[in-house]
Amino acid sequence: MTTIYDVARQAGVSVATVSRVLNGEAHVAPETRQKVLHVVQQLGYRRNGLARGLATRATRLLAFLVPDISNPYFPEVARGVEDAANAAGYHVILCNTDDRARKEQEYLEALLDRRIDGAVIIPVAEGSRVPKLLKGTGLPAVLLDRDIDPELDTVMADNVAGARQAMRHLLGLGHRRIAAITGPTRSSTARERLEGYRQALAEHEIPFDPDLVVEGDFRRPSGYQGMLRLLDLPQPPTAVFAANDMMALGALHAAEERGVRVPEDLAVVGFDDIALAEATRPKLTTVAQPKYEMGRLGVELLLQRIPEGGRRGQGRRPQRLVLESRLVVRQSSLIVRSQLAPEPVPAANGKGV
Amino acid sequence: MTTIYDVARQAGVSVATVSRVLNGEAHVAPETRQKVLHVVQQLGYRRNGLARGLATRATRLLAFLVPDISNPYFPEVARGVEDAANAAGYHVILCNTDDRARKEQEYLEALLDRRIDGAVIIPVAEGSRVPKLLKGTGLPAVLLDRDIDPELDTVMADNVAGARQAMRHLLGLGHRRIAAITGPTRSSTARERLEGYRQALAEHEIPFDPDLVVEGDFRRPSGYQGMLRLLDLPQPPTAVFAANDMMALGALHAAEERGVRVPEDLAVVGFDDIALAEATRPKLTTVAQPKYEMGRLGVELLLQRIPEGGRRGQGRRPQRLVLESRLVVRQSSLIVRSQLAPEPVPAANGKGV
DNA sequence: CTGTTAGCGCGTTCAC
DNA sequence: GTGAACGCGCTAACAG
Repeated sequence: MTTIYDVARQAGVSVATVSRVLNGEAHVAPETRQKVLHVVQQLGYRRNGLARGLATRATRLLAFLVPDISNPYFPEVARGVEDAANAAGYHVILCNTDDRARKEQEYLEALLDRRIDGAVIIPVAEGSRVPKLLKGTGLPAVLLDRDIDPELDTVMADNVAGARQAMRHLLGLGHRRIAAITGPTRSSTARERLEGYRQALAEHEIPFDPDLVVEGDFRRPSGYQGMLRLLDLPQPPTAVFAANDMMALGALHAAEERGVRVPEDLAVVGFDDIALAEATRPKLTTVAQPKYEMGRLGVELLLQRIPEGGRRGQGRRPQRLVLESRLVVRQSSLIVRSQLAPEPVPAANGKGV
Repeated sequence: MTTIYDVARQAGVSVATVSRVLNGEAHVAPETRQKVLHVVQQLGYRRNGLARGLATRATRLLAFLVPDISNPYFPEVARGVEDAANAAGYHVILCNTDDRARKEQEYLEALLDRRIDGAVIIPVAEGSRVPKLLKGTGLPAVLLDRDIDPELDTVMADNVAGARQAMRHLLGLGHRRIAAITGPTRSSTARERLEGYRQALAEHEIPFDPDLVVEGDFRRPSGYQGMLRLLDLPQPPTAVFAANDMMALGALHAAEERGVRVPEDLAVVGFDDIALAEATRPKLTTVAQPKYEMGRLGVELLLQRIPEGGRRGQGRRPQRLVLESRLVVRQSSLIVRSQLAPEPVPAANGKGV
């Protein structure tokens, strides 16, 4: 492999000059510049990023830690991350943690060795050691989607408001017995969505009924099982709010199996708006999250913490971005003729409590 | 940041010894090892991957170039790539090319600067410069999914056999007027799937009818438009084979809109078996591709080309892996009672021509 | 079994 | 405007 020395010799200048030309610095005679560029071209020279990084103490490498890229919710976030990074001249390393704290930690340590410039992390749902591991290290990092540490920059969706919107929609349709299939209680996301559910009920002065709430694990089978349980109730719900789309799909499946018509006998609303939500029949009403934006903003925030030229915003206080989610009404909660429909399109915007 | 020198001094040994301990080499006195490890621990020392890479000429970094990670077909491939890489102690950089040769080239050049150890590439559909760019560079690379250069290692699905299976299934159901919605003709994938379509027709001595073939672009709207055209034919087809699931979804949509019942009036078969295929109603019959395996095997092949210890398989001839795809029969092509059904489950295995 | 030392390839003062 | 020389942190002979 040809080095900067080869170029310097061939061009009859010093390595310092070649370096200057390559980095587009001023104060280089135009002819010298041309000559160097010519030699670079003809030798097919490519500078060594490792050596560069070693000298500059910057790798222009970011990492994206995600539970599982093949989970339909994450690819769009990843795309947002990669686009923003690419636009700023960074590459991103993809890491699947499988929601296991152990794997998350191993990745983080290996990435530290690699001297990445920063990390965008969707922490594992339970027992993430990210905050502790980051402490001491100067590694800039931004958390996405899950609220686990007030000390760290975090970008998330407004889960409470989103759930409230979904519920207001169902309540507006005349439903009164509305069930919830929640995520695991240790998950901040799950808790927030359940909180939105409760708030909306409270607004309408409907008592919270524990029998109408079943806990799932964000995966499809748990939605299916949960829905079966709800349908077995002496007085089954007329609507169900699932804490994510996968569970809503499971609920749809359970209803289909039991001959319960959706939306006529049962309205179903999900959360996330993954691509699947539009492919089901009936199409799924759901709360759309700004997934791409979440990834993009995560990187924006991260870049602000990376020194580069003039360490601005270094010791800045931790930022917390809460992105608005919006309800997408589809067939699974369509207004049924036999019901009064005072609020076809949800007017409330869900701003403020 | 503490360096290997700090550790050496603190432990009262030389840097060489520390290096040996860190790299798990033999020939180090147990006590010395313990002492070094202890100091490493107490100083919180992490070795610098950049310096390491510079000295060893290896980064343990791979790249995965993919058209668009948010396209439902690719995340599973990515997962296969990342898992295999991780298991071997490599990290992988994610690059979205958007199917643009320009972006693909820019990434590849930047990655070359970074001295990655290898690349797994799904080349852009049209005019990829990957083969030319790789030439001269010693960069080990494996192509996935698209057959664009016989000189390079390639892993792909058996598109011809897959399409043939799908067609045999439809033919076995008694269909004779079977349409095809193909991908762009410049795409090797599209051409191969069309070839399978023709072969199956030939097997049954059914003449190829150009009117029954419309060209799409692998995206949903083109499947929708294509299906509308086919339904407008004086004598519409009774079945349609779409070259991928997204277009099959479009076809389903068109049928629904026209009041054509699936599968009663029209059988629909797709290709890929993305997650969406199971969420539609009716569920989509499709040819499943071993996506995860494709990614995993791509890395396996790649690692064989990376020197490491003892440059085995260096000058080896280019490998070509063709993975079997299998038909997944779902509702969109269910056997209709009113038809004779001589072959409920496709017995033919599609092996050999 | 352990230490010395010369690279690895580039950025960056500091003189000229 | 340009060059000489040192430092970045680590590995890999080569001695001992």
